[in-house]
Amino acid sequence: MKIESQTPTLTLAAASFAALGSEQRLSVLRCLVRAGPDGLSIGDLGDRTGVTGSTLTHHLKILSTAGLIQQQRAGRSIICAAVAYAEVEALANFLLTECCADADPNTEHDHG
Amino acid sequence: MKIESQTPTLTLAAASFAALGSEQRLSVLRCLVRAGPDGLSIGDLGDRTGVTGSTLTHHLKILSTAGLIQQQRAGRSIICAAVAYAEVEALANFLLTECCADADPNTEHDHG
DNA sequence: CAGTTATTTCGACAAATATCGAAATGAACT
DNA sequence: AGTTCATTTCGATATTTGTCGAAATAACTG
Repeated sequence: MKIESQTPTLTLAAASFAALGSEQRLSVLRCLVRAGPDGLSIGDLGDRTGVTGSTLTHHLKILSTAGLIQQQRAGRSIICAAVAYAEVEALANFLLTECCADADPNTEHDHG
Repeated sequence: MKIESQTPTLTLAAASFAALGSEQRLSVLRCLVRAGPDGLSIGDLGDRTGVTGSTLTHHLKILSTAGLIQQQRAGRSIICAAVAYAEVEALANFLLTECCADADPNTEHDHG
């Protein structure tokens, strides 16, 4: 049984952090960050990381959902590019700022 | 079967991000960040988050291992305090800097 | 339309993680 | 030493995640 989430923000942040919390995904992301704005195709990514296609799809979806990468079709390939810079700064800010807001953790009555 | 990790840094970073990648842990961390340097006992944390003792111990261990919190005994309680500020900045830097280093992803011969 | 290449979906399964309650441990107080 | 309070360990179980290969889909090429 899943417990209801307290705040949407917290849920999103957790998902983003979780997306980064895998060595394979981090490795993929590194390739993309290094590749710069031109990005890499999924096939290339597979070659560099040694990860199978289907597994790669899986990880890429997670990174994409977290807003850490973007994908777009180019011919029969799909090109992935990192957008992690802004994202990670936002996540850091989340912890540093949002967490420090002077709200009372007890009074968490879903003020959405 | 576990694949050998490429770089120790990547492994550590992934573990740290993974530690943040849980709504419950993020919630706990938020309490601690808000509580400031004085921190909170594990019991208090349980009251505020509604998480059972044993589960809390589990999460706290993960946060602690990741260097996001510190624990120390005070009487019969254990006081936890966040040290996330520096940690998160370091993690952000990791992605922004380390990942952008001009190394060739294929030539992963453990440089440092 | 048939063929080729790139990616995704679909099961299936292994491994890791989350969760709980009960019992065990550790620390303080009497 | 015995009692009480705070935390941890243990064992059990449910859920999630990671992984793969094979088949399905999508996009170009002729």
